[in-house]
Amino acid sequence: MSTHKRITVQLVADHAGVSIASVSRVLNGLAASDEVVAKVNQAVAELGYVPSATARSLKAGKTDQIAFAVADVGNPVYVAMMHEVSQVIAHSGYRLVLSSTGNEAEAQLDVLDSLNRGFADGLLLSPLRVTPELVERLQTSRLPIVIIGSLPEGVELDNVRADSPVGVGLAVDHLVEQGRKRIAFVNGPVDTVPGAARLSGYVNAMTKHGLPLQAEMQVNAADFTYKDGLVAVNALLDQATPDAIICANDLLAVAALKAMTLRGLSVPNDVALVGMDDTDVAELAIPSITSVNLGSRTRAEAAAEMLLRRIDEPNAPAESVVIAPTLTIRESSVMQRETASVGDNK
Amino acid sequence: MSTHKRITVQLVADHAGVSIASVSRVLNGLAASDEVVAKVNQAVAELGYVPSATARSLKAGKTDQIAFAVADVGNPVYVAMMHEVSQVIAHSGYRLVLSSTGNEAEAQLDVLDSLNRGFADGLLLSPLRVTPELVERLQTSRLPIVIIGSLPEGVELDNVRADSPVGVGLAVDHLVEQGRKRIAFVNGPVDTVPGAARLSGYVNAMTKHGLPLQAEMQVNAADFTYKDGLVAVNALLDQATPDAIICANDLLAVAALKAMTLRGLSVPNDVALVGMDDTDVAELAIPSITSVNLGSRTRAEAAAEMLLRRIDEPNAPAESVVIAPTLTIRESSVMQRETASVGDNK
DNA sequence: CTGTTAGCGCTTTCAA
DNA sequence: TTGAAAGCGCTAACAG
Repeated sequence: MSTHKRITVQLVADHAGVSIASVSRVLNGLAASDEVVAKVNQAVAELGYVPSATARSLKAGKTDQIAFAVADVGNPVYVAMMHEVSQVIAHSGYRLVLSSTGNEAEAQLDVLDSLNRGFADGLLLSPLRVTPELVERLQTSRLPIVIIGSLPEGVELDNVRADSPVGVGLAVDHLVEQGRKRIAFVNGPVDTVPGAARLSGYVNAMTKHGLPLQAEMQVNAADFTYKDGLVAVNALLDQATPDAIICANDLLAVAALKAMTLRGLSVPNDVALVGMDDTDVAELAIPSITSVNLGSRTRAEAAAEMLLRRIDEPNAPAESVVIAPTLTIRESSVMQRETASVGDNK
Repeated sequence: MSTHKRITVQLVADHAGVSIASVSRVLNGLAASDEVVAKVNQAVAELGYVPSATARSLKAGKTDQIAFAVADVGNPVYVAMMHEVSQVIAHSGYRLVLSSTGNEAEAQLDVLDSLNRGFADGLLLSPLRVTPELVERLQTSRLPIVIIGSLPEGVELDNVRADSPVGVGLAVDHLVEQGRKRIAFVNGPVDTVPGAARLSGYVNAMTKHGLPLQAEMQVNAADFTYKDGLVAVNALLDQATPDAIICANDLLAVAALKAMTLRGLSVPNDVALVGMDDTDVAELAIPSITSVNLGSRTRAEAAAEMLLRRIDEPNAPAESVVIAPTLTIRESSVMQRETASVGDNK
């Protein structure tokens, strides 16, 4: 009917009339006489034997699992990364385990602890907030780890990161080129790694173009989410009249689009809009949103491969890879030629 | 520097000058003299000891992991479910392991195999295609399993499902009420469980209202994704002129919105649009999309709790819960009163 | 209160 | 080729 007793090699051996060693050999495709192979296979089938992964792991000292810890499974950029990672991982014979850490620094530590207990053979971590404690724990961890994202100067840990300041610069350059001058910036929390980096990119780029940095042209959403984005953008529009808005990620950009549309502001005619991460949502928004491509997919893939390498070679020196950003120009930032409407692409 | 030798209870015991049993007791908060507790704790700290989860699992016969297998991590409905599940699971002391099965039937079996080897103590599965083989394997599985979604008649497995035919009916009723008559249906693959159910709902509802069922008013996307949705919707619009479109999920609805906008069709004025699943993307689209709420969040939560119960009581009879759908009405299906544009909500 | 010991289920020498 | 036996690191009787 339902749950039976657990079936072990011992049971199979008894049933087949051979030793457990023979069962193990057959199971692992090692040398054995045809007769034994047949007997064991039959016993396995009859009993419905399934080897225990736990026992095997204990013996082997490895779990064949790789963990991917992200702050927010709801963020499309992580979803995209997940896809890439799972490709790479699957082809390597590991299973991928996803852990959602939330944006609490503490939760990240818990995940790390948990993994250090041996649930996985390696960890891909994309931390939102890098506290000194986290760095400390990361460095003393016995587990191979690759960080997706930036790390403080001098920290020796494998990592692959995007150059988001340059990315923001790309966005500013493009907007300036489009004749925009009053470029506002909607950021996420500035005490996060990406928040801080993107802010500095904005400041640098504005300065480079000789544009003024005004406090009322900058707002920070409480989190990198659509909901918090709405609040932030509305605050911005209440206090300023930008002719362009750069958002620190695509979710915030979609929120900006929504907020502006509700206010009767036209994008891109009244306000040009640029997001970051270049995820699906930028493509499917109406109008589609120009977005800074920070190479998330490339980064995820590179990180997964790096981790695999690290697992094979635990003592190699730490690597660090930087992926160059590009800009994907879409409708939201380029003034339309005509008031036309009907697209007629055969 | 880097990877050291694994530290075990034995090492800690030696270092502390006590027996391994005492170490184990201290670690698990069992009775021990203050002196021993102190010595052990110090040794643990000094050596940086971390207990091995694998060994503990082998001994305990459980892993404290629960697996959630979904077809496509990129689908917002699964993301929403994930959130709910992870809440419930986290509070119960289990870790959540996400497995992406892809839409291949075979991959689902692999996941099942893998899990049966003991990687998890329970499984939440939301299968897209329910093959006889899958049902067979599900039933003979030694692992507690709860299915999110419908199952063939007579299959005795815990499951919590939505009544999507009724859900589609809600959408049709609403559109008819709005004066729409030429209601088209954009489905996903009909050989999937949701695809089949939603189609039958459409057929029933149209018949009930005495509306004709026309072949050119029905298309099936190759998959429940945005990209495949674009293709399907364009095919539909090339061959028919509906005044309303129901899409089998929100991703398809967003694609429909995009395709129509590109053709200069106004939503909802020219064509009313209704999606299904009531996910975030329905809310953030412009215009926001009316969507059938199939209670995904509720289902996920109920399923997680059911699984927890099942793990505690493996031999209780199979349960089956049905969540009633509701309709979340938004802009995409209700004709605007005025041609107005500027929203002026204080 | 503490230590000794027997496994959990598996792989893998080591002999036969 | 095959079998006996020794653990992987941990917990839980069972004595002391």
